Amino acid sequence: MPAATKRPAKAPRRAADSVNRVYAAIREMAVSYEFRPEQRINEVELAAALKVSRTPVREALNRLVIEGLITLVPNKGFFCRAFDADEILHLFEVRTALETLAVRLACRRGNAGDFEELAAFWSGVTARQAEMSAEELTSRDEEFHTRIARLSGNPEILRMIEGVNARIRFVRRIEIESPKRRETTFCEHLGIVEAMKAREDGRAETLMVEHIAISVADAVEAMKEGLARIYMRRQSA
Amino acid sequence: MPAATKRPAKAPRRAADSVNRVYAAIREMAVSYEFRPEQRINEVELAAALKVSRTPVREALNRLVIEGLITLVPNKGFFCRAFDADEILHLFEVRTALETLAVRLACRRGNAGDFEELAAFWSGVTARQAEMSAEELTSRDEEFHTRIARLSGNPEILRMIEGVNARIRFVRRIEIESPKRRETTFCEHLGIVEAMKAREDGRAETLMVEHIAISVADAVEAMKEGLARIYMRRQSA
DNA sequence: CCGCGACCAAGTGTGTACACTTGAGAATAC
DNA sequence: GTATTCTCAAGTGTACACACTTGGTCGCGG
Repeated sequence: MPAATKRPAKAPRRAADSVNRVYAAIREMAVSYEFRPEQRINEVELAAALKVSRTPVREALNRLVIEGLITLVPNKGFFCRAFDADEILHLFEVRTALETLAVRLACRRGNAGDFEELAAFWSGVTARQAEMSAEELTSRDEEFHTRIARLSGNPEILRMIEGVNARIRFVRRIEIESPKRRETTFCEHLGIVEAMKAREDGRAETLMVEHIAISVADAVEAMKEGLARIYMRRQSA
Repeated sequence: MPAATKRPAKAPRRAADSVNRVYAAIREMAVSYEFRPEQRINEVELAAALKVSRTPVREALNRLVIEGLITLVPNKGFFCRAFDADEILHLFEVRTALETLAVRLACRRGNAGDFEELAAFWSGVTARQAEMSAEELTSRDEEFHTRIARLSGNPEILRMIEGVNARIRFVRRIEIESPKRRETTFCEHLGIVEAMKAREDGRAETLMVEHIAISVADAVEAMKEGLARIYMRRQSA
């Protein structure tokens, strides 16, 4: 029976699982700095925009506070995280450690098929690179790394890497616009996969460290550009 | 003027910052498995026990979901995390990576005074060890590690280590009851501090890895004991 | 004895009401 | 002109109301 047993016509007044939808929506906004840094987030407006009441909005915002994407000042409200260069550099440090661990474990625990699949995935991305937006490429790049994290067999690593990625995505998204950076990314990923296939975990680690280090080097420039974009883009409604 | 301008006698009906209090309280319960694994958490009861309404309770629980201390099943409610041996082992893996990074950075960035202070702190703990409960010793042990994390100069590392520690505290608390384990902990911490003082970051890292590896070795036994305690302790009201 | 459906209690998910806080601007005193 | 206080609107923090979901129990029919 396809539901509709008691109230055939009447749409359910209680939306199913609003919090998760709202959480995902606000998270996306916070990740991409659709709120300006330090800007107060108006719960009423946000709730109206998402067509729910303040309750699920506040629950979602509370989650984001723990993730570090939003801050909460008692009696003042929720605020967009600051745009903090140090914080981003600190996150890159953490990311290096986590990705290093991930690739090492993946080397040891993955099977040959997993590595083939990873290689195939990245070849596919490389092949279609011309037609990909920076947006999409960022997403694929991130996926490459999360796939490795998944091969590590340790869900906690995956979870943490995803958390870090969300917070630095804005910067990486800008980085990857540079054609030079794009090129090196393709190469470096390929190298990492090769090392994994050969089960040379030490080499894979080293390559990963270098891969991220190069990224950090560009990050400062990307941050400048990022600030400009946040503050210079037209404020939509 | 000491407040009380408008409503002199009337106590404020709106408690200040309930969410944080409630969050801290529930977090403590979750960390120490005062809820049995997989047990449904009754919001109404919990709210009554904490003398607040369901609203701040739910906001706090939503935070804990993100921290991995609580799970949420839509339309069923919040549940205590499962007691999952794999998860704990995975957290130890992550912990190793984070603590290794922390100690390396601390070695490089801390100044001599910081290391002296750390050493003094740990000597103090060692001196008072006879009079310390396992509870308190766990807390000091954790503090030793978070102090190093703080010396790393990277607040994100600190944050993550604290998150991991909260989730494995229950097991480490049991581990540390063993007199043998206590002894080795004192020694190993001392060794780490010495390496830090000498600015030998490589050695400090190695010692840290070993320190945690030894801990993991005991963790499985501690988990068995932990399960027994959770399920055999008298359920208070 | 066993399925099957209606009913019911417990409890979650969300909307809403309202007290309180905060910050800004006006009015007043100096 | 400047500092201080008053007032008020905007908006948060929490309690509460109520519809809906879920899981169990009872009764009925096979």
